[in-house]
Amino acid sequence: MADVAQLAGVSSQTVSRVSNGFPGVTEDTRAQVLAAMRELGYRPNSAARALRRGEFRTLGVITFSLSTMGNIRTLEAIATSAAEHGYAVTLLPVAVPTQDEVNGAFSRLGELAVDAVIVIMEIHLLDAATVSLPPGVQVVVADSDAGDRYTVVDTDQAGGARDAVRHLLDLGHDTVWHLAGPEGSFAAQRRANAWRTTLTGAGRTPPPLVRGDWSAASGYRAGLLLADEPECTAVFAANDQMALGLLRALHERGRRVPDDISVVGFDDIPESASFLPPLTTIHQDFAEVGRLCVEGVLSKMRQDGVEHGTTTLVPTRLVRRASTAAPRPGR
Amino acid sequence: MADVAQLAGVSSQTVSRVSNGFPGVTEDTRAQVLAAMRELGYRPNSAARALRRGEFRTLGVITFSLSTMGNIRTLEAIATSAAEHGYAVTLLPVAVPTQDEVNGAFSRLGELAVDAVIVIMEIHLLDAATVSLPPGVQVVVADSDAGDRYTVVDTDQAGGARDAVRHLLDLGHDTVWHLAGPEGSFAAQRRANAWRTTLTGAGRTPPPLVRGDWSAASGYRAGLLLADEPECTAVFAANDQMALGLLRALHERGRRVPDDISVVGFDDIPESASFLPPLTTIHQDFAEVGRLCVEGVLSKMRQDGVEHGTTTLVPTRLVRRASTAAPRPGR
DNA sequence: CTAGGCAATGTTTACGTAAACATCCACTGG
DNA sequence: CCAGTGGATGTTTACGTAAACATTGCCTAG
Repeated sequence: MADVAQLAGVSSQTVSRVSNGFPGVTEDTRAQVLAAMRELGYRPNSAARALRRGEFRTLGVITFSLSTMGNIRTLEAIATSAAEHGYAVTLLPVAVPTQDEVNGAFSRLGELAVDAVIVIMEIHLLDAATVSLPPGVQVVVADSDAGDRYTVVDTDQAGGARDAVRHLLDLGHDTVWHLAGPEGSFAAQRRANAWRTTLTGAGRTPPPLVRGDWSAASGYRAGLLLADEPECTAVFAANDQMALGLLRALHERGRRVPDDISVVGFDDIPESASFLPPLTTIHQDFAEVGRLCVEGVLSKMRQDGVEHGTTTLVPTRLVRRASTAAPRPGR
Repeated sequence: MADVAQLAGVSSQTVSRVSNGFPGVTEDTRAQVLAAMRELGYRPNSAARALRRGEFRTLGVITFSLSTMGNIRTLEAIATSAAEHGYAVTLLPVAVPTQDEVNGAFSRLGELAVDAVIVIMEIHLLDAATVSLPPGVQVVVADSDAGDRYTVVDTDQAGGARDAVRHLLDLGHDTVWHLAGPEGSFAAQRRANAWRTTLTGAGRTPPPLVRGDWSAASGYRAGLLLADEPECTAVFAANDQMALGLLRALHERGRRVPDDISVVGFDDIPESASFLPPLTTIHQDFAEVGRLCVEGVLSKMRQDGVEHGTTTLVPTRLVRRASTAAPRPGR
């Protein structure tokens, strides 16, 4: 910076003003400084800048692996949205979702150059962890059910599940079976709860719940069971991958979709439009979730307010494809 | 830090030594300092540290959206591997893969707190861009064909494609059709080239090449064409998504897989084991690619050497599933 | 014509850390 | 008993930036 100042014949402070786009610099001076910057290939040193300003213009994102498409899309939206606000995004992968690992990530975070944190993770892993965060670092949680301890942004899981079940009931099915996600997952839990209450709310009896682990393989195993249930004409799978495995099992067992059984998924992954048959599913707006995470955390930073427990739900949308139809009147 | 020093009754330099695990501090003193740190909730300021040390312990990753599973898995491996080396990872999303956008990302990078850069991107977008990088910032490129200008780590695309084609020939197919990725992609290009040379090398005539855009929808369209080719008994799709669309089209047209037509994919995405039928495909080791990217860039930083053009290929593995079989003798 | 005001620019300083150098002290060997 | 040695700790300084304050000089109103 001193070199630039000397070359341009001004003080370093003027260089700083130009570099930060501050007013109070003549057009001529500004041009001269810019020319000197270019000539010397000057780049502001972000470490010094951060030290002086007391902020890094960086958000940390903690996520338990990038295994699910939803987390990835959310992450991408976070990165894009952060960039629009002039913030960079630093990734903190957590290899295994154990309390120890999460604690480790948080303590690494403490030494990291980060102004705020977005956590994409089930909340129960978080509870004991936040204590080790430096004071003043705000946290927003996605993909979780945080109650009043954190600010949360998430897809409206319950609303989506309700729409899925209603869609099948509207088509004329007596009841809807549910292929749920793993017990430990709040998303799975909320989808299952909404499935149950929607059914009972409509005066139907919920069939026994079938459980998978989000993977297509588990959906396949579940499908082999469901294929043998003669009463089953409609299934709501808690995600598209399990729906994929389900479709394969039903096909192998000679149960036609949607003629014999209708299937609805959740997520609307890009591939689901090409399943056999194309999958009716609940579309999640991950981009919006990511955007709201960033805006939420930035606004928390600005206000410095400590309002806890705001929860923002992002609505879903039912995408109708060929995997659902009215039950055959014959049966 | 000064507070900690005072509380522990030592100088700030001793605190620094403890904080960095340097030798030359008595066990007693160290314990006292650590106690003071805990009591005051001291965290080293990473901005000041970076300023003083001249390094950020951070790697930048530039990638054109996280749209493909491969990029995502590579990114994840990079983040994990970087963490093991004590480095953080900062994400630089590029919204649209235009020269302007890439240039923008690189110039933002210039002001970013980053010691080195890993680029997950087709190389041709890179050519004009690197000039704006600060000197001394090393670059490693993944998912690309960079010749001698950059250090490259990538999957052995050609080897994988060769294995796919040979597998089909070994099963007894006369020739193999190819559903290629978009023209702009080097990965697609290399897979297509290897397909062609493997066929001609085995004395077969390559059928006309069919082109998709990586998406399942494009695979579906291509499948509708291929279903009408009576000569076609084996298809090598350049990725699993297109193979998925292909399977749907063939199924709709009544061509059975693998009885009438064998299909091989590329990538081995998690879902491919649950396709109808489960897909034979080429498994890519993205984790290894990511790991090698990190190691490569770190070793380049250490040596400060300017050896250009090292290319490391990560081998693939053929995963045999139900979508391939010998051609029916009848026909 | 001059005081006052304001815009443009310069000077000083502090941010938190760690390298380089300085100091202190206990112990060893002659 | 003393010089020498080396380990433990303290002191000084610089990293690059930007806020706060200081200075300059020009313009305008009275």
